[in-house]
Amino acid sequence: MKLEMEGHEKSRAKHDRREKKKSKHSSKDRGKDSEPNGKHKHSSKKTQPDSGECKQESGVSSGVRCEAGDAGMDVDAPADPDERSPHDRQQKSGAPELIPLKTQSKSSKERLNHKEKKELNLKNQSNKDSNQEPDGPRVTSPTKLKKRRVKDEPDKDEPSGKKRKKQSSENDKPEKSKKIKKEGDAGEEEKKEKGKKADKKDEDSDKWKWWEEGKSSDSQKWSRLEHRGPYFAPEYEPLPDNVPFYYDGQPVKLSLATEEIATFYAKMLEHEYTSKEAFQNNFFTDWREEMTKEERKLIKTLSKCDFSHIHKYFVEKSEERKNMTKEEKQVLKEEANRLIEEYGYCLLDGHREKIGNFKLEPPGLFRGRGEHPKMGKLKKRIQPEDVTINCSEDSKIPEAPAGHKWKRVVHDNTVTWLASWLENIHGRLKYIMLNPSSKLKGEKDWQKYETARQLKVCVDGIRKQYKRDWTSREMKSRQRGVAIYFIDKLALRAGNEKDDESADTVGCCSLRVEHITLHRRLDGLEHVVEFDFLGKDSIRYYNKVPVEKQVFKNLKLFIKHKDPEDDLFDRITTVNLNKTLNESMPGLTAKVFRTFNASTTLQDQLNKLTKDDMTLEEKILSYNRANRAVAILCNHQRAAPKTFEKSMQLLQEKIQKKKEQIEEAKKELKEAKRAHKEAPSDKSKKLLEKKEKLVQRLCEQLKKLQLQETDREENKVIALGTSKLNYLDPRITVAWCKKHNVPIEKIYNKTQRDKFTWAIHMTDEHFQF
DNA sequence: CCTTCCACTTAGGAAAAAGGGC
DNA sequence: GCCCTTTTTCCTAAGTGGAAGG
Repeated sequence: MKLEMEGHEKSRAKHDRREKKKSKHSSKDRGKDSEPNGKHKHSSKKTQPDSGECKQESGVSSGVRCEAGDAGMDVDAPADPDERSPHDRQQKSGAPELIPLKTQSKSSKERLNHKEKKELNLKNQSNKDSNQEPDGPRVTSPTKLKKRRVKDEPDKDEPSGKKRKKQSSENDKPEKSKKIKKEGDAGEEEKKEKGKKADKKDEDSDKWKWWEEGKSSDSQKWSRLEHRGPYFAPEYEPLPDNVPFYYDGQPVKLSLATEEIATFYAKMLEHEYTSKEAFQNNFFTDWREEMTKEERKLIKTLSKCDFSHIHKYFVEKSEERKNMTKEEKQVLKEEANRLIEEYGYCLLDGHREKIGNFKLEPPGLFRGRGEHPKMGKLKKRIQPEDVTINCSEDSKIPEAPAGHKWKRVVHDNTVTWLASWLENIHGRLKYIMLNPSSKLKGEKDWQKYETARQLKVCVDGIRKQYKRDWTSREMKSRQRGVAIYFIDKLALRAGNEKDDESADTVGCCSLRVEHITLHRRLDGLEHVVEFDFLGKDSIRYYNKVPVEKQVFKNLKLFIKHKDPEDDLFDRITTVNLNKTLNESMPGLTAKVFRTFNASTTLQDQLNKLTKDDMTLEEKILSYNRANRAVAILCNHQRAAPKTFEKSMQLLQEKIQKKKEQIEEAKKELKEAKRAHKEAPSDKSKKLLEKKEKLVQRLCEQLKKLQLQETDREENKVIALGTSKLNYLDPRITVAWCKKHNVPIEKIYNKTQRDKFTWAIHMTDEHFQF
């Protein structure tokens, strides 16, 4: 059949590329394997039978795992290839037309000049977002208009009067939020803050409420940018003479550079990965490269190197640091604060904005995650001569450290970074950028959620489309249809192609045949696909999913005549997958599904789990459970805390004790009741009431503890932070908090509140994702 | 088209700080 | 106040996806 042949040919092609890689497939275990709860060793097919067990160990059982996009999915939707027609594209014409967010090029000729920018801001001044009719941070830039395709209706971009009105009223309305902010937040924390940073005035009036201004241009990120440049890592402090390095039993005095690298290794001695062959080899090779000729001549084998004294020295040093007096610690802290004051902020368009990572990464040994082929390589010290500075021409240009020069100083306002350098491990650029609380990051974040909300509007059509593709005559379309289905249903990542120089991890498009097992029937379910692969950060994804019959059939077809190392989706790449998605909805890419499904899941779960008569603690548990459902969907895992069992046991003991107390109190209560009945008096009545209250209080305490226990148990290997920070539209949370009278501080900590200030300010309880 | 480069978001673990029981 | 646990912050690796280059 044509269909199969096509697929197979291409599969070969991709396979050839892969051949080079093959050799390393033999062992891909996670670093933590040796721990009792470590994730299981993953490799090609052979090891798969035992993976079921490990799944349970890792705590993410398929039973718990959520699937997004399940609602309304009809199994085995009839799909006639001939019925595919252009109208598929148009079916979502009911949805609002979108600005082609991502079609814009940001080449220099398209940059806006200042004048244009000003006009833009004026024009958009009142074009704020609204909860009911949200369109997020929109762009109405002249460049956009030029670029817009014919099918876009110009009118849609204009700020509509309707919207404007609604917004202003909404921004006035949430009195409650203002109150909470004043009483809770401003009351305690900001006072503390003010104490520390004496020169900082009223935080509230000081803060830049950029979300109340019109959205600025996409291509031009700033008009003016000034900063102090990066902060360089402190210079190397040589070891004292009484800390020797031994080679082959003989003390050897190393040159400064060689010694520094030796200390990197010595500091890591306790870590399991220094025992890995790749780590040792990479380290030793790179180390020798930095040695003097004499040293290189002498030091030929790592196993003859004795770093133990150096190691001990650093252990002692850190011990010393721990035992410092309060005063000493205070001095250090003030020093750090001064540093932040000086280097930690920049001036962006007249506003002081926090920088995310103003400290340059110090030199050290690279440790990738998972089985990284480059683990142990030397990460070199960054010199000013490596650093490119980006700031505005009219700003005070940061000075390079004495005796040094910057690599370059540029004035590129189409990018958001303040400084960049080439990192030597992969030869890729790294950047100094702003903190998530900044306008630049916040606006982008807001826009991300708006794109996801647009997907909500047209997701039905897209789902219909990919189901139709399952029966397409073209292999490519079928593969794409199934791939998008996985991305939608399972929240898989796109899966760009990777080079051999990194750990072997995959996403949807890079899945290989060996990563799935098809079960015609499994545990009473039909058409089950068993996934087992390492995803980003070498986190294992293990899941058994029943799928539609047609998907199952297709998968069978895709793996036919392929080797385990061949790509499952050999006819597609993330590039053409995203291209297709973009045609369905401007701005749509694979990752939008993760955001969309995560946020949708949160909202649904919150609606389902929250009851009005719940106590505050119960509500918080509900929130955490909703959050957890998302984390499970997105496979956000963490290593079980080292002290998990112990702390769990402690908690259980506490609960037991509480129960005993309750028994005791109940006995006393009974006694009091009897006493009161026999000889009623004011005194006996009071005692009775007192005992009643005691029992009640204890019961409440018990419940609280039990809630805590549940929460902790369920959270053993689940990381909630990642989804909270990156996938869940903060407005859902803010609205929920307002609706159910939960102080936002109970859900978001300081950092999170800073990042989501925009959402906290603009959202009322009626917000719907 | 494919490859490479670039800019930016997303990620888990380690270190530091805060909280809470004694 | 001290010590241990828990939470927060810091750190930087590892993804995504657009655009340039060949």
